[in-house]
Amino acid sequence: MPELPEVETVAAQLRSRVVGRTILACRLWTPGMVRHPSPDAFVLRLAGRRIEAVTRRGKYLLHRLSGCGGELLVVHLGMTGTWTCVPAEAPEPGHLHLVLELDDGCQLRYRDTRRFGRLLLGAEADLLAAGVLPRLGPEPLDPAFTPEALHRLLRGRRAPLKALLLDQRVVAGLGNIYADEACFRAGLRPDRPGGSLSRRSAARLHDALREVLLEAIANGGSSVDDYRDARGEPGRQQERLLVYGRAGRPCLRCGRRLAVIRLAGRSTVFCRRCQR
DNA sequence: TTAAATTCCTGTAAGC
DNA sequence: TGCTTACAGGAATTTA
Repeated sequence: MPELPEVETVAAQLRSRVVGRTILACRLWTPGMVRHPSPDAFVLRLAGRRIEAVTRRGKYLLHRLSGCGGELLVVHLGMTGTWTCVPAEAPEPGHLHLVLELDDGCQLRYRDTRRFGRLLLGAEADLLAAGVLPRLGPEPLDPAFTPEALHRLLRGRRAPLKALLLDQRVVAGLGNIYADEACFRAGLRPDRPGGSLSRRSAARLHDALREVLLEAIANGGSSVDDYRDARGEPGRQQERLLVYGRAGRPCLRCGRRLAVIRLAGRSTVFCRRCQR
């Protein structure tokens, strides 16, 4: 599923392919995917706009559009969403919800089997005010995200560490894969209270988070479900995951069977020996 | 205020 | 073989 590294990969690829392109037409098959504004307004307002920039915030893809004071087309991929740029003549896959026709003969296509994704259009302030774009926590790769900052975010919290890492208001961009991977690399049990981390442990977690995210970006993200990048290609980081998806198999560090528990409604894999 | 549970959705895999 | 059921999970919503 797309988390920060996967969304970063898509944003970087789209930047070189769609910035400067104008949207000629817009076809929307599934109105329910559009959370703001109304589906009709969404379709009408996209046609004729030029894409000025493509960026990422947390797991959100942001496309800054010409006119109307820098409105954003916002795409969240949910679990199974893909946002690809392909030639218009490429065969159309199933579960296609939105197609934007560009002025160079290519199409931006939103496909999503489980429909957990969402599409938004509007000025950032309006999306925040409407409550359709949440107020996100810090970017874990931002220089301002220091070990001390992470320690402050966790201090006093009694929820399990993993639950806090998954909370986008605490830190933006983490999902089930990289939360588990970071806890393992930091040697920290995901079910211990977030507030129980010492300054030193928080620093280990901070370094593990940055390390695993940067490594995943370098490898084009993880394709464990049906994640594909903007070209339709899978990532390579899934081959390097140490705990996610490996429940019951031996720990790659000590050989003990990896445990699986449920935290914050998600299956959580960790090593009872290596993580304390 | 915080934490936990519930809901949405459909392909896949396990079980009978 | 074919059917039913459980499961996967991001985030909004509801409940405690």
